[in-house]
Amino acid sequence: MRLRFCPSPTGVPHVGMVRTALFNWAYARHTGATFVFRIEDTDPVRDSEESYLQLLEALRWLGLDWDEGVEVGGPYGPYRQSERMDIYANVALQLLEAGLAYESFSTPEEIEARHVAAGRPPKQGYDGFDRSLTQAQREDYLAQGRRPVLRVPMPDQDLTFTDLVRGEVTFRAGSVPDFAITRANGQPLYTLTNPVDDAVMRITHVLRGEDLLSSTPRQLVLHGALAQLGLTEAAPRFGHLPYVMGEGNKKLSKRDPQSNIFHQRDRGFLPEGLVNYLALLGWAIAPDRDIFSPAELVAAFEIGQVSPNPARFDQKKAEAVNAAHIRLLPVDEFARRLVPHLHLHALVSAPQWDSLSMAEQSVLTAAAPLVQERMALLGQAAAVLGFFFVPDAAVQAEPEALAKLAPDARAVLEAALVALRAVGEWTAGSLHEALNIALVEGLGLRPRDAFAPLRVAITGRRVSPPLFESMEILGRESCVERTDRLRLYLDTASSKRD
RNA sequence: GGCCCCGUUGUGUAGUGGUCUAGCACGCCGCCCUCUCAAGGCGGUAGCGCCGGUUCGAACCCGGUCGGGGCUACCA
Repeated sequence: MRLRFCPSPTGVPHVGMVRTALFNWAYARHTGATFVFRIEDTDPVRDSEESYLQLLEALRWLGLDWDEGVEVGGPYGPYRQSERMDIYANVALQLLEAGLAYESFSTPEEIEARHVAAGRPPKQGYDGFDRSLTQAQREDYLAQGRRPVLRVPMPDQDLTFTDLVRGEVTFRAGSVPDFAITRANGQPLYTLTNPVDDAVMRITHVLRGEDLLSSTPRQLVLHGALAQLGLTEAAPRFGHLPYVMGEGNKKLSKRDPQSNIFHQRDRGFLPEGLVNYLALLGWAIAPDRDIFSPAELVAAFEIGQVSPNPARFDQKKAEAVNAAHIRLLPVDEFARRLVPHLHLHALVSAPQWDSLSMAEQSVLTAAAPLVQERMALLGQAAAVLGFFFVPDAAVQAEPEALAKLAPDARAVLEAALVALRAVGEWTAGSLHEALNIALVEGLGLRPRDAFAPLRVAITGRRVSPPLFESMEILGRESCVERTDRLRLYLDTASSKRD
């Protein structure tokens, strides 16, 4: 078996495209098939090198490796269609000479005019007019300076094939017009290059988006023609994957930031988290389980199990799946993955764990377990852990946190300061105990009220990692300083009010 | 218009004639746990588009209907 993923390098990689790559990859790895990565860059107007590079980056980030194709080579290269133009030109010529394709001179206007003249609706597609041109007519057109496109004639019979995900699909005879395989300037079109490469690269199974379902009868016909030329033995089997939908009932738009794979990565998706979620769009590993690793996906993936109906991309569910994967990470690995996101906000000195200072490494090592089960996205690192890495003087209490402080907060901080200076062993346990005695018992406060001002002082927020553990990591000096600063701030704020 | 695809709670799915008074997950709501928030535990909310047929029996089979989507390029 040989599978392939063959995107066009246009725009930024999006989730629909990645889902297609993923299912091809999973199917190939599950069956032991060869997975080919080919680039269909036959449209110079839309294709870009930048987009090509992004495609590579996206697949590599997700861990979707390929056996043959761009970058890695293989026996059927080159794997960029822009480098295979002579192949297509040659096949086009063979098709023409064998009578399996014909020259078509009709302009869209002429086709439409003929439909109207015959009393048909104008937008019917090509009418087959040039199929039966005489030699004289052809020479006449050529003499006028017209250059033909090549078309492949569709047989006048129903076309049936068994779709890997949808079962038997039949297209009615006459419903698909003869289709162009080259431009008038001789350049090949997707309709030619895609089947030719699938044939010549010996692709046996094609998994692609549902939007290509209706082009399948044309490709079947072309594969038949290629077989007559001896270029292939049989058409591949096709499976059409359901759409990934966005809001409403529309395909997830490429312009929607949600669909941008790098946007999701930068928000803090783990590749395995995103892979897991995307696999859930149209497939299920088991009735009662939906968190799994890429390896488990590969072990279980069956194309026949894929659902034919469109799935909506649900950001909340995606993040919940990602959160589950974050929790599954060994804690030191979790800490490492946090680094780039912290660095992005200038909270640590380097984007890589290994380049961090000893102090940074030890704080992160201690803090990571505190937040691992509180994060759904790595991108939350700055907000959740920022206070560990910021100088005491730079801790800014959020306005909202300040506003919700009880009137006696100043007194609470005062009492806390005394306790913090006096506490013997600077550990979470002793801190909890000492502050409990000082604030809960001493001031008669409920625990939640007692610790809120302190939390704001230390972290700047009302919501934070566990307080006492965080204080242990920060150390006495920092905690005293931060507590004192908030106390002072409240002093001046209240004296201003007076 | 023509052709094609799709139709189970808000979302994704399980379900292939009886074990379905429809399972799981996310979401949402509540409770427990608790220094906050999570995580975890417990409970709740909500669904087979509709109409016929086949059958002792239908979410599952058939027909129709309605709804949604795609294609209909000298784009891919």
